[in-house]
Amino acid sequence: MIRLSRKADYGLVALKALGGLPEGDSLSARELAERFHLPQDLTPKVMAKLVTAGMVEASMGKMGGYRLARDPADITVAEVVRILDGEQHIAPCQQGDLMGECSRLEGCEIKSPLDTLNAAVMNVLETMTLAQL
Amino acid sequence: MIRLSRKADYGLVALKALGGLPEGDSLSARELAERFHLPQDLTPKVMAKLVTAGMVEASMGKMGGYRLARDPADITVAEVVRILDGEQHIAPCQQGDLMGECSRLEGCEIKSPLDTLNAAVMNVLETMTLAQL
DNA sequence: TCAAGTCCGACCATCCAAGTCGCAGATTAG
DNA sequence: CTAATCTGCGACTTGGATGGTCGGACTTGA
Repeated sequence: MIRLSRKADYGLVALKALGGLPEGDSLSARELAERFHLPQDLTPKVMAKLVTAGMVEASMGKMGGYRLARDPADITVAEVVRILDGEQHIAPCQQGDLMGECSRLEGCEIKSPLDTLNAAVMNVLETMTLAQL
Repeated sequence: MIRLSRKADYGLVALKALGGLPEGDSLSARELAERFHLPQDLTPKVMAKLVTAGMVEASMGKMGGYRLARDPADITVAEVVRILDGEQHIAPCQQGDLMGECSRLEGCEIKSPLDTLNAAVMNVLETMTLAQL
């Protein structure tokens, strides 16, 4: 099943905060953690992933901090989840290159319904943007 | 965020299998595990939870096994998730009895959007029944 | 220049779910 | 009655996620 971890929560909270900032302003990891009760030492790590993904820009030095690099209306929840929780392998059967063999196993026939469920959940996450939160 | 564990997967697969059974038939934990590649020793535990929840009936002894106790069209995915993954505390702020104080914290104001997201996901799970899988 | 404040990366500790093992209780086949 | 087979229940091990610590690099302001 799709795995939605806590890091996704932190990331969404932080992104939402950055999205509500005036143009040019930025927030440091410490400020984000204090204001929104995120784990002090985990916040920089979450932000770092968002930076390397190109969703957030970071400026170093005193007066440094993070600011959103893209339009909040263009950022989907699914994208954030993918960045922070890793790629969601919806069909674990397809590990390796033996897809043909896999499809004949009895187990996979009953697992396809789970894919339907996953698709439905992912559809919600794909549809919802940061601006809509 | 909502936590969807692997046990929910196993439970749904097993329930789906039981739902497709002729009236009066049953499947043992070993059979379920072998046919659908579920962990051998974990399957009885998952089923036990479903039994105590009244969703599945178990008969002991030789020739024993599990059979569905309710109509598949009346079992929602959300209910299965609640049974196997525990109650989803959508608002972790409400721990303790100081709800009034909590609502004044700055962090909770930004967390309410996450509730919207949770509600959207839960809505999908509430809507989808076992029969629809 | 210097000091303060920030991001960045690697490493270690802790916690919890996943999975395993073993034994007791219950029921049926022979 | 006996043996086989199943569920039921607890304790144990393990692996991944979570959270914390430390040192290094960079930028700003005095």
